[in-house]
Amino acid sequence: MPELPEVETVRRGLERLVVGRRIERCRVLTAKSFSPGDGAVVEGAVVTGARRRAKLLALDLDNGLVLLVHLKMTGQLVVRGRESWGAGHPSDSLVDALPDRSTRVIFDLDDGSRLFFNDQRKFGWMRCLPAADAAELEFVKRLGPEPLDANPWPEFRRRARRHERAVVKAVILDQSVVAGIGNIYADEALWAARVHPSSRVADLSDRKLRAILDAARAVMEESIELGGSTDRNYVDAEGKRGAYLDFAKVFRREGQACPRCGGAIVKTRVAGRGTHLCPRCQRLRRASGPGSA
DNA sequence: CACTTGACCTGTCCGC
DNA sequence: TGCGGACAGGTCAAGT
Repeated sequence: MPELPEVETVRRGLERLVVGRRIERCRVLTAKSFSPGDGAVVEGAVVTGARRRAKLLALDLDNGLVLLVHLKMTGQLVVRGRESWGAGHPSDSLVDALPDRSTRVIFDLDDGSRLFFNDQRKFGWMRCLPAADAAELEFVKRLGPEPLDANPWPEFRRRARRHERAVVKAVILDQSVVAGIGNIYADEALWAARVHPSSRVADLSDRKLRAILDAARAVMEESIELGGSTDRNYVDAEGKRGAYLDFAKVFRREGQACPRCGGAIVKTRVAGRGTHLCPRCQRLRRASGPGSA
């Protein structure tokens, strides 16, 4: 669901629709979705920037605070203009009238629009804290390199090589190894690099590791151009779905033909996650012991 | 310490 | 039709 391309798409929408706006009112409907418990800390503040690090969004405020947002699995940030919250929602929006039963926080902005934080499963969170403290959060400090930055390879290699015995899919999903990859793009990148998700890092050459990183960059760049992936819940800041899954090669395509070799795509379980691959072009090779299918 | 599994939640889908 | 259970996936906590 929201992985790097989806979060980046939301960020761009917020930059356009929310940056420059003053927050007049902030209502917290679900206490665990927002800390501190009272939305008053952001009232009166102007949003000065919308940034992203990994899957984490940051809205900079002019009162010295920053509002961090993690959408986790089902979080949405949707902006509605004065004319379209309530019943008359835009026809191209996947989201009906707001607020709805999964709305957790509502921000009233000074142009009459509203920003809704929706989150069906309540895994996501908003956290308001001094800007200087945000960079010191343990989760933030441990994050690996941004895959779309200029040269993430040396740092990615160094960090991935700390986990020689782990399966490669678990390693590229580890945000402290490389930031922003989730289940969809992990499967797509491993397919593009022709690497079996259950391969041990120790059995992969640097060349293969680099192919995985390059593939992850390529699929995520393509996805951003298409507005991200919508499986069920993800929408951008205007409530619209993303088109990337229409172009995905393996994700949610079990039983279909591999576009590269024609073999059947299978769904299995790797590192505790649903995993899609083509067993014919992503063969599992072990440096020691007999190979197996 | 490296690595894997379970918990957090809610809605949906599948089989009986 | 109703109901139990598996499943979805990001991250942290607890387990091996």
